[in-house]
Amino acid sequence: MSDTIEQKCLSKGVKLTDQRKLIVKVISQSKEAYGDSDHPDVDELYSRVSKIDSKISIATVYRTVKLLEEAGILAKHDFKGGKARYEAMIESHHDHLIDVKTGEIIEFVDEEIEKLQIKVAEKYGYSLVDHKLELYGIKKKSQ
Amino acid sequence: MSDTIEQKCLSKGVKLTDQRKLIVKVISQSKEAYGDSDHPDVDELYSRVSKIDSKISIATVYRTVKLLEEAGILAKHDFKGGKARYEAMIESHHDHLIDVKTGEIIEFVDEEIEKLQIKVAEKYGYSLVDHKLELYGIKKKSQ
DNA sequence: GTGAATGCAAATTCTTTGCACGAGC
DNA sequence: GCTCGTGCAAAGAATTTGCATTCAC
Repeated sequence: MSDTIEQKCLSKGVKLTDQRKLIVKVISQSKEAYGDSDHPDVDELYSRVSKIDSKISIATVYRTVKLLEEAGILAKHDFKGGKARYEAMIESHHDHLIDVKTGEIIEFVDEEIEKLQIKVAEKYGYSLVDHKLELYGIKKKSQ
Repeated sequence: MSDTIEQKCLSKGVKLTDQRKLIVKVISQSKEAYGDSDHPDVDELYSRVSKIDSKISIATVYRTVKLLEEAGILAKHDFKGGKARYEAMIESHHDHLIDVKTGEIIEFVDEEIEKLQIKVAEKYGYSLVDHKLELYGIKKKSQ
């Protein structure tokens, strides 16, 4: 039911070169290999793909993530910290809860918030095409 | 009831030099002069203050907005587009609805969403310390 | 072959910093 | 005189780009 990134590229006419395949592979494995909290930046992606193909250039990584983002295949996040971070777009949209102390990222979905967002946009005469919700929190002592 | 930025600086021990006063003044007038949609980036602030004092340095603008942000006096936003943008912190928190075509920014508050955010954080064992909600929309044809 | 993708390094853009000078107490 | 802020220019970090080469069809 859920297309792989490779399949999405094909269906959107994004040509898959060897380098792109590798980058796509690394991104696809991101959560499995590093957990849901994994939202690598370009440097991190570059270092992961470099381990497999050391000849790949960081310019290619930049170009590829940009391409994939524009094709709607990757989501780009500008969390606090300056560098853009990426993750595969998946059907089920989710938002992020970020631990301000550890940097850990928890993904969540809240249907009610989603609905309210649409309502707010409509209230101002807009159709919602995208949104970004980030919660920053501190872990409570377990009680 | 609502302190001016200058007052906040005094109460937080931020020394106000002539340059800082000028920057603060320009930020304070931002919404009045340019509308609620005004969220200037450093370049824009620099160009506004330069018109009044052409000797001011952009480094000072960068240093000042950083200082004020750390003092909790300014809010820094990383909207899409790469450059950080600023606005005065006001008591009443608000979020942003951004017109993806025109770049216009509408500020809104939705108490229900605010409450749900806290609930979500709590659900995962966190206290919410900050959040960011941006809606991106397209204006509907008036009906 | 031709057009697109890559690698490399240089260029850009945004932001920070080192340092000498200047302002205020 | 000391401390802190400022201006300037240089340094940094993140990202993009020009160009010659390479790759895929």
